[in-house]
Amino acid sequence: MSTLGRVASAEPAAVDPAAPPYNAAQNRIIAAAIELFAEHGVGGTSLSMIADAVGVTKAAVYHHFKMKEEIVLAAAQAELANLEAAIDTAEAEPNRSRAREVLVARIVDLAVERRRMESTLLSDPVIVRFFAHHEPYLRVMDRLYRLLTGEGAVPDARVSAAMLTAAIGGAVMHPLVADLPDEALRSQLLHLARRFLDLPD
Amino acid sequence: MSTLGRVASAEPAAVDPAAPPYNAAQNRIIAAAIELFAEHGVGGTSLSMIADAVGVTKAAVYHHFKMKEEIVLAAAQAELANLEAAIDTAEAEPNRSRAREVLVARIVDLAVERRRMESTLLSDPVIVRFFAHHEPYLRVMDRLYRLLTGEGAVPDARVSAAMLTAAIGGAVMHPLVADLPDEALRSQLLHLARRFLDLPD
DNA sequence: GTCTATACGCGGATAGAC
DNA sequence: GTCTATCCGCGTATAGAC
Repeated sequence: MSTLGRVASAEPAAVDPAAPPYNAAQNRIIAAAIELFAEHGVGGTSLSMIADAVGVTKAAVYHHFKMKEEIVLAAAQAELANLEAAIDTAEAEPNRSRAREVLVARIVDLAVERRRMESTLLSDPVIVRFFAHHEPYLRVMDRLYRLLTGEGAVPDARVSAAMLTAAIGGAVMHPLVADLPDEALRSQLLHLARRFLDLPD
Repeated sequence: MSTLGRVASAEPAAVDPAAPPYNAAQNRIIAAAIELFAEHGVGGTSLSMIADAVGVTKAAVYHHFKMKEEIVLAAAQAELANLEAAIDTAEAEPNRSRAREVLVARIVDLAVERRRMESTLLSDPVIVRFFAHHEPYLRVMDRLYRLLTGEGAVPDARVSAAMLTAAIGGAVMHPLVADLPDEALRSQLLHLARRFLDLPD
Protein backbone atom coordinates (compact mmCIF):
# COMPACT_ATOMS: atom_id res chain seq x y z
CA MET A 1 0.00 0.00 0.00
CA SER A 2 2.62 2.52 -0.89
CA THR A 3 0.33 5.41 -1.47
CA LEU A 4 2.71 7.36 0.68
CA GLY A 5 3.48 10.81 -0.54
CA ARG A 6 2.00 10.14 -3.91
CA VAL A 7 -0.32 13.09 -3.74
CA ALA A 8 -3.29 13.02 -6.00
CA SER A 9 -3.19 16.03 -8.24
CA ALA A 10 -6.93 16.45 -8.17
CA GLU A 11 -6.66 17.37 -4.49
CA PRO A 12 -6.87 20.87 -3.07
CA ALA A 13 -3.35 19.69 -2.25
CA ALA A 14 -3.36 20.93 1.32
CA VAL A 15 -0.39 23.15 0.45
CA ASP A 16 2.40 20.90 1.59
CA PRO A 17 5.37 21.87 -0.55
CA ALA A 18 7.65 20.54 2.21
CA ALA A 19 9.99 23.32 1.18
CA PRO A 20 11.56 24.78 4.32
CA PRO A 21 14.19 26.99 2.68
CA TYR A 22 12.77 30.42 3.33
CA ASN A 23 14.50 33.76 2.80
CA ALA A 24 15.14 36.43 5.41
CA ALA A 25 11.94 38.35 4.79
CA GLN A 26 9.92 35.18 4.99
CA ASN A 27 11.62 34.20 8.22
CA ARG A 28 10.73 37.51 9.82
CA ILE A 29 7.12 36.91 8.90
CA ILE A 30 7.24 33.40 10.28
CA ALA A 31 8.77 34.55 13.55
CA ALA A 32 6.11 37.19 14.02
CA ALA A 33 3.40 34.71 13.15
CA ILE A 34 4.63 32.20 15.71
CA GLU A 35 4.37 34.72 18.53
CA LEU A 36 0.92 35.80 17.48
CA PHE A 37 -0.34 32.26 16.98
CA ALA A 38 0.87 31.41 20.47
CA GLU A 39 -0.94 34.37 21.96
CA HIS A 40 -4.18 34.34 20.02
CA GLY A 41 -4.33 30.94 18.43
CA VAL A 42 -4.09 30.33 14.69
CA GLY A 43 -7.73 31.14 14.10
CA GLY A 44 -7.52 34.29 16.17
CA THR A 45 -4.56 35.69 14.27
CA SER A 46 -5.16 37.77 11.17
CA LEU A 47 -2.82 38.71 8.38
CA SER A 48 -3.12 42.33 9.43
CA MET A 49 -1.81 41.44 12.86
CA ILE A 50 1.12 39.63 11.30
CA ALA A 51 1.79 42.45 8.85
CA ASP A 52 1.67 45.04 11.63
CA ALA A 53 4.04 43.02 13.79
CA VAL A 54 6.54 42.81 10.95
CA GLY A 55 6.01 46.45 10.09
CA VAL A 56 4.71 46.06 6.56
CA THR A 57 1.34 45.90 4.86
CA LYS A 58 -0.77 42.87 4.17
CA ALA A 59 0.07 43.08 0.48
CA ALA A 60 3.75 42.79 1.27
CA VAL A 61 3.10 39.67 3.28
CA TYR A 62 1.14 38.22 0.39
CA HIS A 63 4.14 38.79 -1.79
CA HIS A 64 6.01 36.19 0.28
CA PHE A 65 3.22 33.76 1.01
CA LYS A 66 0.30 33.08 -1.27
CA MET A 67 -2.06 32.11 1.54
CA LYS A 68 -2.36 32.29 5.29
CA GLU A 69 -2.27 28.53 5.37
CA GLU A 70 1.29 28.61 4.07
CA ILE A 71 2.36 30.77 6.96
CA VAL A 72 0.68 28.44 9.41
CA LEU A 73 2.48 25.52 7.86
CA ALA A 74 5.82 27.30 7.92
CA ALA A 75 5.36 28.29 11.54
CA ALA A 76 4.47 24.77 12.57
CA GLN A 77 7.42 23.34 10.68
CA ALA A 78 9.76 25.87 12.25
CA GLU A 79 8.75 24.76 15.73
CA LEU A 80 8.96 21.15 14.67
CA ALA A 81 12.50 21.81 13.46
CA ASN A 82 13.52 22.82 16.97
CA LEU A 83 12.31 19.52 18.27
CA GLU A 84 14.07 17.71 15.46
CA ALA A 85 17.34 19.45 16.26
CA ALA A 86 17.07 18.23 19.86
CA ILE A 87 16.53 14.71 18.57
CA ASP A 88 19.51 14.98 16.23
CA THR A 89 21.75 15.91 19.13
CA ALA A 90 20.42 13.10 21.28
CA GLU A 91 20.85 10.51 18.57
CA ALA A 92 24.48 11.48 18.24
CA GLU A 93 25.11 10.23 21.77
CA PRO A 94 26.87 6.87 21.88
CA ASN A 95 24.70 5.08 24.41
CA ARG A 96 20.99 4.86 24.97
CA SER A 97 20.60 6.16 28.47
CA ARG A 98 22.85 9.11 27.77
CA ALA A 99 20.78 9.88 24.68
CA ARG A 100 17.61 9.99 26.72
CA GLU A 101 19.19 12.31 29.24
CA VAL A 102 20.29 14.71 26.57
CA LEU A 103 16.95 14.60 24.83
CA VAL A 104 14.92 15.33 27.91
CA ALA A 105 17.19 18.17 28.96
CA ARG A 106 17.00 19.71 25.51
CA ILE A 107 13.26 19.48 25.32
CA VAL A 108 12.85 21.04 28.74
CA ASP A 109 15.20 23.86 27.80
CA LEU A 110 13.35 24.43 24.59
CA ALA A 111 9.98 24.51 26.27
CA VAL A 112 11.01 26.88 29.04
CA GLU A 113 12.97 29.13 26.74
CA ARG A 114 10.12 29.59 24.38
CA ARG A 115 7.45 29.22 27.02
CA ARG A 116 4.11 29.36 25.34
CA MET A 117 5.23 29.24 21.74
CA GLU A 118 6.55 25.78 21.13
CA SER A 119 3.72 24.31 23.11
CA THR A 120 0.76 26.40 22.15
CA LEU A 121 1.58 26.11 18.51
CA LEU A 122 2.00 22.37 18.54
CA SER A 123 -1.27 21.98 20.44
CA ASP A 124 -3.36 24.33 18.34
CA PRO A 125 -6.29 22.39 16.91
CA VAL A 126 -5.59 23.59 13.41
CA ILE A 127 -2.00 22.44 13.58
CA VAL A 128 -2.74 19.19 15.36
CA ARG A 129 -5.15 18.26 12.62
CA PHE A 130 -2.62 19.16 10.01
CA PHE A 131 0.19 17.17 11.60
CA ALA A 132 -1.93 14.13 12.30
CA HIS A 133 -1.21 12.86 8.79
CA HIS A 134 1.96 14.76 8.08
CA GLU A 135 4.71 12.27 7.27
CA PRO A 136 7.70 14.36 8.38
CA TYR A 137 5.99 15.04 11.70
CA LEU A 138 5.21 11.39 12.22
CA ARG A 139 8.82 10.47 11.49
CA VAL A 140 10.09 12.98 14.03
CA MET A 141 7.69 11.60 16.59
CA ASP A 142 8.77 8.08 15.79
CA ARG A 143 12.38 8.97 16.47
CA LEU A 144 11.28 10.74 19.63
CA TYR A 145 9.53 7.82 21.17
CA ARG A 146 12.19 5.39 20.13
CA LEU A 147 14.69 7.49 22.01
CA LEU A 148 12.46 7.86 25.02
CA THR A 149 11.44 4.28 25.36
CA GLY A 150 14.10 2.32 23.59
CA GLU A 151 11.36 0.48 21.82
CA GLY A 152 9.40 0.63 18.63
CA ALA A 153 5.97 1.98 18.02
CA VAL A 154 4.20 -0.19 20.53
CA PRO A 155 1.19 1.49 22.12
CA ASP A 156 2.77 1.82 25.55
CA ALA A 157 5.68 3.72 24.15
CA ARG A 158 3.44 6.02 22.22
CA VAL A 159 1.35 6.90 25.25
CA SER A 160 4.45 7.46 27.29
CA ALA A 161 6.00 9.75 24.69
CA ALA A 162 2.75 11.61 24.22
CA MET A 163 2.41 12.14 27.95
CA LEU A 164 5.93 13.34 28.48
CA THR A 165 5.92 15.81 25.63
CA ALA A 166 2.45 17.00 26.59
CA ALA A 167 3.52 17.31 30.21
CA ILE A 168 6.53 19.43 29.41
CA GLY A 169 4.87 21.47 26.72
CA GLY A 170 1.65 21.94 28.63
CA ALA A 171 3.23 22.70 31.96
CA VAL A 172 5.24 25.69 30.77
CA MET A 173 2.18 27.46 29.52
CA HIS A 174 0.00 26.51 32.45
CA PRO A 175 -1.50 29.44 34.37
CA LEU A 176 -0.44 27.73 37.58
CA VAL A 177 3.23 28.31 36.86
CA ALA A 178 2.95 31.60 35.02
CA ASP A 179 4.64 33.51 37.81
CA LEU A 180 7.54 31.12 38.34
CA PRO A 181 10.93 32.36 37.18
CA ASP A 182 12.36 30.43 34.26
CA GLU A 183 15.16 28.82 36.20
CA ALA A 184 12.91 27.45 38.93
CA LEU A 185 10.51 26.13 36.35
CA ARG A 186 13.28 24.59 34.31
CA SER A 187 14.93 22.71 37.14
CA GLN A 188 11.72 21.41 38.60
CA LEU A 189 10.44 20.38 35.20
CA LEU A 190 13.65 18.57 34.41
CA HIS A 191 13.62 16.82 37.74
CA LEU A 192 10.09 15.56 37.30
CA ALA A 193 10.59 14.60 33.67
CA ARG A 194 13.63 12.54 34.60
CA ARG A 195 11.68 10.86 37.31
CA PHE A 196 8.95 10.04 34.81
CA LEU A 197 11.55 8.26 32.73
CA ASP A 198 13.13 6.54 35.71
CA LEU A 199 16.39 8.32 35.16
CA PRO A 200 18.63 8.64 38.23
CA ASP A 201 18.58 11.89 40.18
CA MET B 1 -20.19 21.43 47.46
CA SER B 2 -19.57 23.34 44.36
CA THR B 3 -18.77 26.88 45.29
CA LEU B 4 -17.96 27.70 41.71
CA GLY B 5 -18.90 31.20 40.80
CA ARG B 6 -20.13 32.08 44.26
CA VAL B 7 -17.64 34.91 44.39
CA ALA B 8 -18.59 38.50 44.63
CA SER B 9 -15.32 39.83 43.37
CA ALA B 10 -15.14 43.56 42.80
CA GLU B 11 -13.56 42.94 39.43
CA PRO B 12 -13.79 45.02 36.29
CA ALA B 13 -15.49 41.76 35.48
CA ALA B 14 -15.56 42.25 31.74
CA VAL B 15 -18.10 39.52 31.16
CA ASP B 16 -17.97 37.31 34.18
CA PRO B 17 -21.57 37.01 35.31
CA ALA B 18 -20.50 33.92 37.25
CA ALA B 19 -23.98 32.62 36.60
CA PRO B 20 -23.74 28.89 35.79
CA PRO B 21 -27.46 28.15 35.92
CA TYR B 22 -28.26 27.88 32.23
CA ASN B 23 -31.49 26.64 30.70
CA ALA B 24 -31.92 23.75 28.29
CA ALA B 25 -31.62 25.84 25.14
CA GLN B 26 -28.50 27.49 26.44
CA ASN B 27 -27.00 24.15 27.36
CA ARG B 28 -27.54 22.85 23.84
CA ILE B 29 -25.67 25.86 22.52
CA ILE B 30 -22.87 25.37 25.02
CA ALA B 31 -22.52 21.70 24.14
CA ALA B 32 -22.30 22.48 20.44
CA ALA B 33 -19.81 25.25 21.09
CA ILE B 34 -17.55 22.97 23.10
CA GLU B 35 -17.28 20.49 20.26
CA LEU B 36 -16.58 23.19 17.74
CA PHE B 37 -14.06 24.98 19.94
CA ALA B 38 -12.23 21.71 20.41
CA GLU B 39 -12.11 21.10 16.70
CA HIS B 40 -11.39 24.57 15.37
CA GLY B 41 -10.21 26.54 18.36
CA VAL B 42 -12.14 29.38 19.91
CA GLY B 43 -10.87 31.90 17.39
CA GLY B 44 -11.68 29.60 14.53
CA THR B 45 -15.27 29.01 15.56
CA SER B 46 -17.93 31.43 14.35
CA LEU B 47 -21.40 32.01 15.68
CA SER B 48 -22.77 30.76 12.39
CA MET B 49 -21.02 27.46 12.93
CA ILE B 50 -22.49 27.19 16.39
CA ALA B 51 -25.95 28.16 15.17
CA ASP B 52 -25.78 25.64 12.33
CA ALA B 53 -24.68 22.89 14.70
CA VAL B 54 -27.61 23.59 16.99
CA GLY B 55 -29.94 23.93 14.02
CA VAL B 56 -31.05 27.51 14.50
CA THR B 57 -30.02 30.91 13.19
CA LYS B 58 -27.46 33.29 14.63
CA ALA B 59 -30.22 35.57 15.88
CA ALA B 60 -31.67 32.75 17.95
CA VAL B 61 -28.30 32.15 19.52
CA TYR B 62 -28.03 35.83 20.34
CA HIS B 63 -31.33 35.59 22.13
CA HIS B 64 -29.63 33.33 24.68
CA PHE B 65 -26.20 34.91 24.83
CA LYS B 66 -25.49 38.58 24.34
CA MET B 67 -21.95 38.03 23.08
CA LYS B 68 -19.71 35.27 21.76
CA GLU B 69 -17.49 35.84 24.75
CA GLU B 70 -20.28 34.67 27.04
CA ILE B 71 -20.50 31.39 25.18
CA VAL B 72 -16.77 30.94 25.45
CA LEU B 73 -16.96 31.59 29.16
CA ALA B 74 -19.85 29.19 29.63
CA ALA B 75 -18.06 26.48 27.67
CA ALA B 76 -14.89 26.88 29.67
CA GLN B 77 -16.79 26.82 32.94
CA ALA B 78 -18.69 23.73 31.89
CA GLU B 79 -15.46 21.86 31.30
CA LEU B 80 -14.03 23.25 34.52
CA ALA B 81 -17.10 21.97 36.35
CA ASN B 82 -16.25 18.42 35.25
CA LEU B 83 -12.87 18.78 36.83
CA GLU B 84 -14.39 20.25 39.95
CA ALA B 85 -16.79 17.35 40.26
CA ALA B 86 -13.84 14.96 40.19
CA ILE B 87 -12.20 16.97 42.94
CA ASP B 88 -15.37 16.96 45.01
CA THR B 89 -15.48 13.20 44.85
CA ALA B 90 -11.84 12.85 45.76
CA GLU B 91 -12.10 15.22 48.70
CA ALA B 92 -14.90 13.11 50.10
CA GLU B 93 -12.45 10.25 50.57
CA PRO B 94 -11.39 9.78 54.18
CA ASN B 95 -7.64 9.45 53.70
CA ARG B 96 -5.12 11.27 51.57
CA SER B 97 -3.64 8.54 49.49
CA ARG B 98 -7.06 7.15 48.67
CA ALA B 99 -8.16 10.63 47.64
CA ARG B 100 -5.27 10.91 45.22
CA GLU B 101 -6.06 7.56 43.70
CA VAL B 102 -9.66 8.52 43.13
CA LEU B 103 -8.74 11.89 41.72
CA VAL B 104 -6.25 10.55 39.20
CA ALA B 105 -8.61 7.83 38.07
CA ARG B 106 -11.42 10.32 37.60
CA ILE B 107 -9.30 12.75 35.67
CA VAL B 108 -8.03 10.04 33.38
CA ASP B 109 -11.56 8.81 32.76
CA LEU B 110 -12.72 12.31 32.04
CA ALA B 111 -9.91 13.00 29.62
CA VAL B 112 -10.31 9.77 27.68
CA GLU B 113 -14.07 9.95 27.63
CA ARG B 114 -14.11 13.41 26.20
CA ARG B 115 -10.87 13.03 24.28
CA ARG B 116 -10.07 16.31 22.66
CA MET B 117 -12.67 18.48 24.31
CA GLU B 118 -11.69 18.82 27.92
CA SER B 119 -8.10 19.26 26.94
CA THR B 120 -8.25 21.38 23.86
CA LEU B 121 -10.63 23.78 25.45
CA LEU B 122 -8.62 24.22 28.60
CA SER B 123 -5.46 24.77 26.59
CA ASP B 124 -6.89 27.19 24.08
CA PRO B 125 -4.90 30.44 24.24
CA VAL B 126 -8.03 32.51 24.59
CA ILE B 127 -9.27 30.45 27.50
CA VAL B 128 -5.88 30.13 29.15
CA ARG B 129 -5.58 33.87 29.18
CA PHE B 130 -9.03 34.22 30.57
CA PHE B 131 -8.51 31.69 33.34
CA ALA B 132 -5.11 33.00 34.34
CA HIS B 133 -6.78 35.55 36.61
CA HIS B 134 -10.10 33.83 37.10
CA GLU B 135 -10.61 33.32 40.83
CA PRO B 136 -12.89 30.25 40.65
CA TYR B 137 -10.44 28.55 38.30
CA LEU B 138 -7.53 29.31 40.56
CA ARG B 139 -9.38 27.90 43.55
CA VAL B 140 -10.15 24.69 41.70
CA MET B 141 -6.52 24.37 40.75
CA ASP B 142 -5.47 25.05 44.30
CA ARG B 143 -7.63 22.21 45.55
CA LEU B 144 -6.27 20.04 42.75
CA TYR B 145 -2.64 20.43 43.62
CA ARG B 146 -3.29 20.16 47.32
CA LEU B 147 -4.85 16.80 46.65
CA LEU B 148 -2.09 15.71 44.32
CA THR B 149 0.81 16.75 46.46
CA GLY B 150 -0.56 16.95 49.96
CA GLU B 151 1.05 20.32 50.24
CA GLY B 152 0.18 23.94 49.79
CA ALA B 153 0.95 26.22 46.92
CA VAL B 154 4.69 25.76 46.96
CA PRO B 155 6.29 25.99 43.51
CA ASP B 156 7.22 22.32 43.32
CA ALA B 157 3.64 21.29 43.86
CA ARG B 158 2.41 23.68 41.24
CA VAL B 159 4.82 22.40 38.61
CA SER B 160 3.93 18.84 39.46
CA ALA B 161 0.20 19.49 39.22
CA ALA B 162 0.63 21.44 35.99
CA MET B 163 2.65 18.62 34.48
CA LEU B 164 0.26 15.89 35.45
CA THR B 165 -2.84 17.63 34.21
CA ALA B 166 -1.07 18.70 31.06
CA ALA B 167 0.23 15.18 30.55
CA ILE B 168 -3.17 13.60 30.84
CA GLY B 169 -5.02 16.28 28.95
CA GLY B 170 -2.40 16.64 26.25
CA ALA B 171 -1.79 12.96 25.74
CA VAL B 172 -5.37 12.10 24.86
CA MET B 173 -5.45 14.55 22.01
CA HIS B 174 -1.97 13.76 20.78
CA PRO B 175 -1.78 12.56 17.17
CA LEU B 176 0.51 9.77 18.35
CA VAL B 177 -2.30 8.04 20.19
CA ALA B 178 -5.16 9.00 17.91
CA ASP B 179 -5.62 5.43 16.70
CA LEU B 180 -5.52 3.75 20.11
CA PRO B 181 -8.81 2.39 21.38
CA ASP B 182 -10.15 4.20 24.43
CA GLU B 183 -9.62 1.34 26.82
CA ALA B 184 -5.97 0.82 25.92
CA LEU B 185 -5.34 4.52 26.19
CA ARG B 186 -7.15 4.75 29.50
CA SER B 187 -5.32 1.93 31.22
CA GLN B 188 -1.89 2.97 30.03
CA LEU B 189 -2.53 6.58 30.92
CA LEU B 190 -3.71 5.63 34.37
CA HIS B 191 -0.72 3.41 34.90
CA LEU B 192 1.74 6.12 33.95
CA ALA B 193 -0.07 8.82 35.89
CA ARG B 194 0.00 6.69 39.01
CA ARG B 195 3.67 6.08 38.54
CA PHE B 196 4.25 9.79 38.20
CA LEU B 197 2.62 10.23 41.60
CA ASP B 198 4.50 7.30 43.13
CA LEU B 199 1.31 5.43 43.74
CA PRO B 200 1.64 1.64 44.02
CA ASP B 201 0.85 -0.47 40.99
C1' DG C 1 9.44 44.49 -2.41
C1' DT C 2 6.53 47.50 -0.72
C1' DC C 3 2.89 50.51 -1.20
C1' DT C 4 -2.45 52.19 -1.95
C1' DA C 5 -6.71 50.84 -3.24
C1' DT C 6 -10.17 47.73 -3.65
C1' DA C 7 -13.19 43.44 -4.19
C1' DC C 8 -15.91 40.41 -1.72
C1' DG C 9 -17.42 37.48 1.80
C1' DC C 10 -17.84 36.37 6.55
C1' DG C 11 -17.67 37.71 11.25
C1' DG C 12 -20.24 39.69 15.25
C1' DA C 13 -24.16 41.97 16.43
C1' DT C 14 -29.01 44.27 16.17
C1' DA C 15 -34.02 45.38 14.68
C1' DG C 16 -38.33 43.96 14.22
C1' DA C 17 -41.93 40.63 12.34
C1' DC C 18 -44.28 36.35 13.57
C1' DG D 1 -37.91 31.87 20.67
C1' DT D 2 -37.08 31.81 16.27
C1' DC D 3 -37.06 33.88 11.98
C1' DT D 4 -35.52 37.37 7.90
C1' DA D 5 -33.12 41.23 6.93
C1' DT D 6 -29.58 44.26 7.67
C1' DC D 7 -25.42 47.02 9.51
C1' DC D 8 -20.70 47.47 9.67
C1' DG D 9 -16.10 46.17 10.28
C1' DC D 10 -12.55 43.03 9.43
C1' DG D 11 -10.82 38.98 7.14
C1' DT D 12 -8.50 37.02 3.00
C1' DA D 13 -6.91 37.98 -1.25
C1' DT D 14 -5.73 40.64 -5.64
C1' DA D 15 -4.44 44.55 -9.00
C1' DG D 16 -1.42 47.72 -10.27
C1' DA D 17 1.63 51.90 -9.27
C1' DC D 18 6.29 53.11 -7.57
